[in-house]
Amino acid sequence: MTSAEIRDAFLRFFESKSHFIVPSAPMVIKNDPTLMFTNAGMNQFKDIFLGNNKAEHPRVADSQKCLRVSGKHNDLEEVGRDTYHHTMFEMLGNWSFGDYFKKEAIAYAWEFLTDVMKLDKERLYATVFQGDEKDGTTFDQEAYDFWKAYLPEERILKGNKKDNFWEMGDTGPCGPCSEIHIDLRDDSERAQVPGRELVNKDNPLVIEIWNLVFMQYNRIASGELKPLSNKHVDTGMGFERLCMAVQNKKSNYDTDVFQPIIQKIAAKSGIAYGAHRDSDIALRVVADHLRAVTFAIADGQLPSNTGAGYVIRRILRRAIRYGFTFLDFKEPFICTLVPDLVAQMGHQFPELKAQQNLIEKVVREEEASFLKTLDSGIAKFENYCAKMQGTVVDGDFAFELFDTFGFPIDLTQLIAAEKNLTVDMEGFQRGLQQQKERSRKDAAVNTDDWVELIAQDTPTRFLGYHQLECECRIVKYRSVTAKNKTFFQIVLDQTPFYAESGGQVGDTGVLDNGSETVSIYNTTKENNLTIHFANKLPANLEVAFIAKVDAAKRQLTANNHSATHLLDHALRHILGTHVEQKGSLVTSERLRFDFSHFSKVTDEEIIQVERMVNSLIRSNLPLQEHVDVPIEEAKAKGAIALFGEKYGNLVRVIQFGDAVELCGGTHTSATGNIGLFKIVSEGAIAAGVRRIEAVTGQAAEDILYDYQDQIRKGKEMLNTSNMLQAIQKMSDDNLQYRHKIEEFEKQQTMAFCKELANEAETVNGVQVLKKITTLSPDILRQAAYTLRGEPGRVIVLGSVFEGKPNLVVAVSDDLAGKYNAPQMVRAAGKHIQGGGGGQPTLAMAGGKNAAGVPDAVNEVIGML
RNA sequence: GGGCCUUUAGCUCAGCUGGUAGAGCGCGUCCUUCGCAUGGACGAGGUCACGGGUUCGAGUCCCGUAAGGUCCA
Repeated sequence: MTSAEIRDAFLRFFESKSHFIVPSAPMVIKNDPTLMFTNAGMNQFKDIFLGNNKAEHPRVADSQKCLRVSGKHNDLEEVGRDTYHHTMFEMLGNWSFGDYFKKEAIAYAWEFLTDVMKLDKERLYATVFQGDEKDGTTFDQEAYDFWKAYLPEERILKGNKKDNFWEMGDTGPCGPCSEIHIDLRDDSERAQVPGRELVNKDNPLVIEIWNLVFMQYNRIASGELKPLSNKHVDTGMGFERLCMAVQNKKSNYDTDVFQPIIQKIAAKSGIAYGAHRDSDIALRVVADHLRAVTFAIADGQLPSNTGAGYVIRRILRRAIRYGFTFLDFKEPFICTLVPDLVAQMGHQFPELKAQQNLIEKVVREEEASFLKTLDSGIAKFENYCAKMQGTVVDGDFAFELFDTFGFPIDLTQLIAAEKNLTVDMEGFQRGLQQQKERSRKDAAVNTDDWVELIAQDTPTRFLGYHQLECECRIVKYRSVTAKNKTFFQIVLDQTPFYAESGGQVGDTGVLDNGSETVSIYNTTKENNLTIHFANKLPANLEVAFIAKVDAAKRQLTANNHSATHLLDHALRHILGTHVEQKGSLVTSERLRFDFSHFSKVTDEEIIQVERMVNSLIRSNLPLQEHVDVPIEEAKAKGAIALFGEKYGNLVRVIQFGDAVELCGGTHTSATGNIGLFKIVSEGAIAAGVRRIEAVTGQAAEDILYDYQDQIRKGKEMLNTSNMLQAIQKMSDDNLQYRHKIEEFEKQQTMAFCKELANEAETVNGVQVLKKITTLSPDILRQAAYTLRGEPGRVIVLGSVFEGKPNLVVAVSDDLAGKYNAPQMVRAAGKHIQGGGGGQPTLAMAGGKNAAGVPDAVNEVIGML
């Protein structure tokens, strides 16, 4: 079976068991502070497990794209070194939400693996949870008994909390799990060591392929387990591993999921897969990371230097580094592999095809910039090596190279080894540890458990599309402490407050219970909960409140959101339909719109866009809001949807004339409310991505008045009607004058030198040139510098320039050993109440007492 | 969000503890050549990111801002 057939068979099997097949959710997660990427199939159902949301279907199955790069599940540095870890992978899963439980879950899994996939029953093992005293959990006898129907007892193993108790985080739903392992070793090896001794022992051929999780507890912040009212099944089967088992390979990387890509890379590098250990690792790393990065960018996550974007950048850079070191790619190459991956997986994941251009461009730019970083890092390292002593590279230096210049530590080690040097890794780790502690300390957030006032298992009802205040009650609240500040998060049964989403900022306003008013300073969404932020809690929590949104601010925000839609529409019209939204920020003050486009938007194009948007505004198009539209119907209407955004089956469509978008935000009733639209900046934020910032209404008018004012004042200052010409002339003149002054000063200096040379006197066998003038310090210095070219000379110059005293002492080279200019100038400096210094042969001083200049000059002469 | 680094000629960068702003490439003119490549000479080109401060004097030291880089969360 090919991998595509295997995936298809899985979905068809569960469809036949009354499961509803859902598409993969985006790999990049929004609205969940605890998670950056989808790291398990269950993520998109988290709200159901948490009880924030009800399940639409009691039985569901899917293939979910996942990314595991950090946290407890994976370490990026391990991927590629072995033959079975991945960053991005597909997770096949089936779910029961309060429907079937352990018995059916085990039966389905067994039937699929043995009947449909025809895997050898003799090679399968199951594990069940043995219980944990500390948690007060017991041996999972139920699961054990169900397994006995299919497997002999010697192939049912007991597992501890680490392997057989699944938790998605420090808190939240969890439960015992039962894993299915398969022994893929040769018969001879199996005869020597029984498979049961190798289960969960990191043997690359005795592996877990399916984890059946039985959610029955909720872990709260105190660590205590509470039973869930609804029991759920959550299963996950690594698609790539299943392919390995079915296709009878020794590694995931040998299946048809990876081999086409690996062969392509091998061909490009000229190094065959299997040739060397290091190059094999590199081939696996590149193949794996290519997938992760491509899917992430398709889902809208561009490489950047913070958060999720930084993770993507790190993955990509790791691939570049392995290619650079072990496959000898010194030029961008990963971008050239994108078309191959798209050809292979594009029909399964259409988002890849749609975003191919952007992905290639972004990856190429990232590669080029990192190769540059490597270059400069290597130069820095060479420089260090040239100066260093001994054979150990200082840990602090290695850390600086890594921390400040992004130079990978293992590359430092590698290059050091080539020079027979070692790196002080302890020192490096120390630096890293310190940095981690600093960051952790800063990011420490202490979140208390929710205090529940009303039991409610549906999401907060949002009324804010059509009303700005409503009566409500507090469902639950909790306190959060970060950076020594405590604030409160409040969940209401219903609310007019719009929670930050889709780029639109959260509403602000107040909660009022008649006797007291609490100000709400932000509203966000977390796992489908609408959370209101307040600095204090009302004294009386269990009464009815009036929730009131700041209406003026909301209106301005709505205007800007609608303007954003018009901008998007205009950009697609004027620049082309390749324009895709890559990010957006809508506040009451301005709007920001990021979109894919491959070159600078010219000034002319900006004006065209502004004109089009303003024309749409003047048309005063009324808001047409369509709710509960089936998504396919909305798309057929031409509504713009975002890649990397998860939509339900029924969507909300916002339409102003021909500008149609899927959108959950709040909008203005007619475009005329927006007023003037003005773009204030355009620029690049990443390869192939541009950012436009704009303002509307009064804010836009203010900008025009400001421009007008500047021009008026400029004309007044220049006393001209043609300001540009006047500025040009002024600038030209300025340059000319500067040159004339320079020329003049040069002449003055020469004349001054000549005069001085004629007035030379001899003191103690030394030719002394002294003079008190009103020349600038620069001319004095220039003259002294010129005059000290003749041997046997000491030059002492004083001046009062612009009211300030100056002193210059210079000594010709042959007298340098005898007289020290800075010493003399400092000694003389006391007469002018100043200090000075310089080089041994030429020193300067300045001061405050102009009357002391003659004394100062005499002081120097007295020292000869 | 927290550290660290960078910002100097069109480009790539140097500038040590404050004391005359530099190199290479590129550009212009001239010489060398039948012509080109090359070589040589001369030259143009700088608000040292921005704003404060310390100092007689700041590219250099201190504080802040901005942009970019980088690591950590």
